[in-house]
Amino acid sequence: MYQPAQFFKCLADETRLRCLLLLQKRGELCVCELTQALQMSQPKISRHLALLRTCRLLQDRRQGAWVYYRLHPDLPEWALAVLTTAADGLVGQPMFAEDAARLTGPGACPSDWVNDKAA
Amino acid sequence: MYQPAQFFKCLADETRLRCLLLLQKRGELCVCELTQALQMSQPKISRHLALLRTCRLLQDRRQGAWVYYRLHPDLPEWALAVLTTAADGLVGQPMFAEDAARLTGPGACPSDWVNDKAA
DNA sequence: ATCAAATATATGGATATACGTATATTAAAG
DNA sequence: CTTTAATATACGTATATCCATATATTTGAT
Repeated sequence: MYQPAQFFKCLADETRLRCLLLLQKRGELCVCELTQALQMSQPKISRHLALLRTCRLLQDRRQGAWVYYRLHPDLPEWALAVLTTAADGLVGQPMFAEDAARLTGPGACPSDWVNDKAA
Repeated sequence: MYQPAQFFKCLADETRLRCLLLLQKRGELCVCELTQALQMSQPKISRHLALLRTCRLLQDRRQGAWVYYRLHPDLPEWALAVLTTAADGLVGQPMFAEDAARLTGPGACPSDWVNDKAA
């Protein structure tokens, strides 16, 4: 996404913003982890992630049945800077803190199961 | 404006974004200066400024017939940080550089006239 | 009181967004 | 090849957004 206003339009929806901030902090998450963290329906999450992928804010990677999303490695520098600033500035706000908490909580999907097996 | 997504919605329109970035860099501008810098109709600029005022991103100050806008002094820290990061990161892009250039160019409204008189 | 400049608002219509529900796709397992 | 889990898309609808044009409003000057 090369038009700045278009970039901000991607952040202008609460669902997408929460996904992006989680991904900025956590690096990579699959759809079901985001669904659990935000407590929203799978189609809703998926639709917004698809939008972010189309706009080149996110990159996806399929691994078996799971699809992992991360910030797109080719994000323009200014866009990454804005995302980082936003994530740092908003990390204390209850809504985002709670999203992050639900991620580390029990049963938050495949990446946890791997840890369970390893433990 | 306290909802982060709502804040980004304010930046998600090219007209508003260009106004905000100019104001971040220049501190205070009147409507006719912005109209000239962005080369857009007065009602269009005014409508977007009103929106930004309603959302508490901007504060206005009337001085005679002119109304000056600036970033709202009570902006949350994270919001100001995002605006600053965006302005710094985008200042090199042609669109914003050209807006700034038209501002310092000839005949850009009252604040220039004051300078003319002083010179 | 009238005029002109600066700014604001109203109106109507075109377009875009977001959502819930239902359904399709893909991949691993049996 | 059927089943199940994870993810994606389609569809219809409600709502929001943006714009251009026309018209108000406010202010300072004559």
